[in-house]
Amino acid sequence: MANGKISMTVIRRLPKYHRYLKDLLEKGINRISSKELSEIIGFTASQIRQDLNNFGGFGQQGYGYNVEDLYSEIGTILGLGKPYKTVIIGAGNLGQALANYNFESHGFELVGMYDVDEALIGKKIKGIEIKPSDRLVEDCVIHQVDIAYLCTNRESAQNVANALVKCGVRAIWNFTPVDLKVPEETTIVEDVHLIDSLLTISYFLKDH
Amino acid sequence: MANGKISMTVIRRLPKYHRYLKDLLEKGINRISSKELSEIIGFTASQIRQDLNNFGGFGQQGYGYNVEDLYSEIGTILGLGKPYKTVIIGAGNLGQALANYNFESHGFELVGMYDVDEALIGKKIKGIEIKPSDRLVEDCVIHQVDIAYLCTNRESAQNVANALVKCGVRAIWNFTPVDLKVPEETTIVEDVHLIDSLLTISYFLKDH
DNA sequence: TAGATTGTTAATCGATTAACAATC
DNA sequence: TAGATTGTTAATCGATTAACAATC
Repeated sequence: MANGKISMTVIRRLPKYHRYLKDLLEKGINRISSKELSEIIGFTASQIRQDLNNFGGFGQQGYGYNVEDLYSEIGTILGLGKPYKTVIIGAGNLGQALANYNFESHGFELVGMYDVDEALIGKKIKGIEIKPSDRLVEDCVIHQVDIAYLCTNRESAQNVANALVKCGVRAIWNFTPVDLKVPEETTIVEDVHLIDSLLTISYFLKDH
Repeated sequence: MANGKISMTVIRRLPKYHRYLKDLLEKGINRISSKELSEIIGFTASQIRQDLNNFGGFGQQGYGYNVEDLYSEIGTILGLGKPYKTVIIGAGNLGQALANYNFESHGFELVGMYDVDEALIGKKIKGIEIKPSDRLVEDCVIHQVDIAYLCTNRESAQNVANALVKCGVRAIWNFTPVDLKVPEETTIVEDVHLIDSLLTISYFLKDH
């Protein structure tokens, strides 16, 4: 698996390969050519072969790819199987929704939920008790948290991010509408800017 | 505003321009050059000028751009100000979270929420009563719904999408992990594939 | 007017597609 | 073996960056 500098466009396609290969596996299909995969996933066969060859020669001439092997390889490339510890900051509807997603099945273990709202503190979601936000830093250090799901309001976002950086959390999944400033050597930010996504819809709808 | 075939990469940057210009406006800054904007938004000055010139000459040589005008122009390009009618399908935590977002302020009016869960039906969120899913099609036709926020489970996603297409809903904001098949002439799909986003984080974390 | 900064063309860079020799 | 399909190189396409004349 020759790493190096894989381009972001390739990396963002990997989860889609992973999803489709899982579907194929569940359907009992154990062999697929880049051409066949192309027809169901919507990338060109050429692109599929190029993408996969960034990581190694997973196929076999004249045969194609073994679905189970490829699924497993891409899982490894994506770092699945590794256990990650996660926390949710901001335990409103969105935070609770994320807690209820089945991310554990992919190796993302939820170890804490935090909020400033007294009305939420003490409530249990999936066995995790919502704690006051001033417990966040301490807990992140103790549990060695890897990923924080940031679901606070706009105003708190950057301050919480600063605290997360300080206590060694390596990634922030950012659901706030703020572009966080963090040191890129230590911390990854993955944005889910819902409003940007919705405005893109608006753009395409506007002239009928 | 010379439309035509603006590339997707440009379109996806527009909401970010819109956000930053709003910030500038609120800070009372009423003039900005592409170079200054470049420093705060993180695109190159050249790219900013190229992007904006897809839609018209909004600047002035020797001066730069008027923040208020540019903000307003980009809002128009994004189709803001126009009223859109929206529904939420799947009124669990995520659906409720979306209902509580302040999308109305951007012109997205919520007119209905639907679920199959008897325990949720009748509950009111922001004045909207959750109704049984079999009322969806009828309501979409009556209200002429523009956008559906799809928050069902994986299994129902494609069936609901088919129904939405049939009753004239023009866009689906897709929060399910399914790649929906819809006729591209009539219906836009905007995906928010949370698991893909999380796996991207995992990719970058995997080798420390 | 002189200085600043756009709008726009040209150059570069990167990503996708096409082609085909290698080989299972 | 003959047929199929990969891995990989070359060609194309599109997006970003650089440069600069136009002009406020």
